[in-house]
Amino acid sequence: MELKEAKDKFIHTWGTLATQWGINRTMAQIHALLLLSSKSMNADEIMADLQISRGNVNMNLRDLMDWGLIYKQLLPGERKEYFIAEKDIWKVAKQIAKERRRREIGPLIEAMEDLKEGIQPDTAEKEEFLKIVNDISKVSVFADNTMTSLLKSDENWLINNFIKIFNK
Amino acid sequence: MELKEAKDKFIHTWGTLATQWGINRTMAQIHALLLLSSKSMNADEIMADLQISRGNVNMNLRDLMDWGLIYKQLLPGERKEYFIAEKDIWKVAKQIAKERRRREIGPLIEAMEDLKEGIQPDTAEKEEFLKIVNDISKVSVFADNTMTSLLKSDENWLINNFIKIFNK
DNA sequence: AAAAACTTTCAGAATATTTTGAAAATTCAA
DNA sequence: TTGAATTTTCAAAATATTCTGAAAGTTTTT
Repeated sequence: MELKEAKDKFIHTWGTLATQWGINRTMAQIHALLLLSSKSMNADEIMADLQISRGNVNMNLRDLMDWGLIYKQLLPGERKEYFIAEKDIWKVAKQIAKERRRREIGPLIEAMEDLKEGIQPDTAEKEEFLKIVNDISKVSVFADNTMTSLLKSDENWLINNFIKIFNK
Repeated sequence: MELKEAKDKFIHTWGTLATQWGINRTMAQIHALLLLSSKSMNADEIMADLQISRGNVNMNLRDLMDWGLIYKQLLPGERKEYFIAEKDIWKVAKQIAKERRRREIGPLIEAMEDLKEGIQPDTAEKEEFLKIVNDISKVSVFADNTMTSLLKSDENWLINNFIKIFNK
């Protein structure tokens, strides 16, 4: 079956790419599976579909909720918990970008601030060191602000498309 | 010694953060060491400084050169190869962003194109699938273009700072 | 051409991350 | 309550990644 094949390829590809960008394979595969599923799924269905253990499913569903990529759905008359993915890909991308900003840029800014505080620029050597720390600090604050701007409102999509066009 | 301590903390922190964003610890530590070093260093010096093997040093120096973060320097009268880091942090950030765009977004765009080609929208199910693939395609092309715009010229730094200010 | 100085490679070892699955905890219906 | 259904936890096992170090490869000097 052609569609089934394409869906499997999608799930597999999503999982492989995810490892490239620091997200674990199974989490990405569960996400892909839910993205493609028109109805919400429970843990047993996901286990059967991806052939993975209950513990693994549970843990990664939790992480996906932390990332804001899936939602828990309680179906009336059902004991089991069901999960459904955010289908608006623009929202998905925003969530991922937001989370990565938090994880990747935040700690960097903090670490540089800590280093700045510990050192006084009383020798040339120390000044040199502080120059680098300060530069990294500036660039990471800039990156953080840029991300925030891009994410703050969907209007920025438009603004940036303009910038893109003007730079062509 | 206070500065030595701060430098060690910098190297250690850089290494830890790097794992968070998909780069290996040793590569980041070598990069940090070279960033802080006013003169270029050879493999033996790096081995001694970070207490790691020759093979490890060699491999990661190679990767750092691939990333465009360090340069090889041949000193007159010296047999050994010396390495020096790019000190302009804005350039460093651009290089990292460029490389990550290439590694993270490129393959995603390709994968979605492949999936699109394999499926005809002749059933509702297939249309639904193609909708998702197309949306991901669009968002990733957008992300790619945005990155490219940001990197293309340093003027974009200014433009984005304006955007940032206007959004405050 | 041989030897010395240095760099690269890569199989196996060490380390780190992910996964399993069964036990413990929780929730809910009766 | 009790107990069946379901979810969560976590130590041990499986897997994946990184690192080592010695052997092989290169380049330069003599």
